Amino acid sequence: MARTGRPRSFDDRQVIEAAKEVFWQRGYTRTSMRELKNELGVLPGSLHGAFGDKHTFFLRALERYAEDAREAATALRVDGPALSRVRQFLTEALDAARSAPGRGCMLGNTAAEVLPEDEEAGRIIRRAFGELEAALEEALINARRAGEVRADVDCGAYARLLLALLQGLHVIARVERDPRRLDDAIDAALAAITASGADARPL
Amino acid sequence: MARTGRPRSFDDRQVIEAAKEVFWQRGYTRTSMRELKNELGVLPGSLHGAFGDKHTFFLRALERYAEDAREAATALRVDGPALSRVRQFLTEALDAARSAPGRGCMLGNTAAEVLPEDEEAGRIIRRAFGELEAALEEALINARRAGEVRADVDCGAYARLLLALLQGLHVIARVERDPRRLDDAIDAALAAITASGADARPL
DNA sequence: TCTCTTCTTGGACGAGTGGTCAAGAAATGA
DNA sequence: TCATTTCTTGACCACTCGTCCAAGAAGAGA
Repeated sequence: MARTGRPRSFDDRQVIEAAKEVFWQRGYTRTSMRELKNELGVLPGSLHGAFGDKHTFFLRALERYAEDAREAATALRVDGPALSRVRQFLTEALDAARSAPGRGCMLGNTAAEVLPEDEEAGRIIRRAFGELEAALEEALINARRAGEVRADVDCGAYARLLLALLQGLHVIARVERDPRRLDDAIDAALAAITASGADARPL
Repeated sequence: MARTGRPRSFDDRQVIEAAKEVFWQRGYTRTSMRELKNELGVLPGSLHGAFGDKHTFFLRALERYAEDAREAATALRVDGPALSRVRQFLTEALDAARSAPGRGCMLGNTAAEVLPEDEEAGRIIRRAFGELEAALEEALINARRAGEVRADVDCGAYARLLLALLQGLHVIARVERDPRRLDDAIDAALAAITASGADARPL
């Protein structure tokens, strides 16, 4: 069957990308379809025709965000001093949230807003968190093997700690006026497991 | 002027307490006045007469939650081995959230939901976070003085880390199926600063 | 050019929202 | 007992929400 009929007047990927930004900033419940219409320049009828209802549309945007996070985590896997990769990953993740007021992490925001009712969103978030945790653990293990991290550190538990720390910093960033205090917390987390003798970051 | 007229048919404190539970569980936006009416047994007219509009009512409930958190933090100030007090505080705070599905910390939930738009809520949250951080820092300093914590630990930065960790654990708890993994993260955070030779908790 | 198919447009719908208000009920003080 | 004051009751208002749909527009194929 040949595809025929009037073509889409917009690019699906661009629309999802724009919707991601709006949902990221305002959350699921507080974002109305009318708001999306204005921001995206697509009328509600077309939006429903192309992406289904609000919830499925939101899941697409959330999935897109999760892919971004997954991609950012690949930076943990490159060669080089593993501990500074971890620091850089955490700092950059925080900066992404600080680039606009009140965004935080869309995964954490969504978890706080709609879980545990929304099981589909839960699956996306659980998977993304799991991958981030695994990437962090792998980096920590490499760092320990290289002597950057003390030998007695439980890398699995500490990776979970770092993921939770990142999520918590996103929350605290909403009320914290001095951004440097957040970086200090990251430094403290890494300093606490740095092997004595390894190149510690100057305070 | 003597107070006269028909008396309240409900106790203000009890209503605020019940409203705190509902807002804690469901958040600000997703909780409707009708839901509160059903849950609290107070009709909308009376609710407005007694507490004003939804937003001021919510702030009362949030303030109430902040007082609870403040009270819980006083447990950090009692005498005894400071580090185990910290561990107990973090664990109990997490348990309070795990006692019901999808509650988390009302301060963090609210921060993620309505900040930075809602400045009044922001003030309440900022103050509560500040007090928790200060109480944690004080406990860490005591622990360091007692030799439980390594001398090179920056207690201020690490207190911030622990507060962020707690907030992050609340977020992650919404998707984590094995609760013990969260306790492991707390253990890892404290093990990382425990002075060698001090009584470390068995793994 | 004409038909077929798909997308766009924008108004409309029912449900649910926060908030209001007039009437009735219950207490006080004289 | 009665006037006064305050609280309760539940219907009601204007508004916003997500969603739907009939009519028109725009491309592809014959």
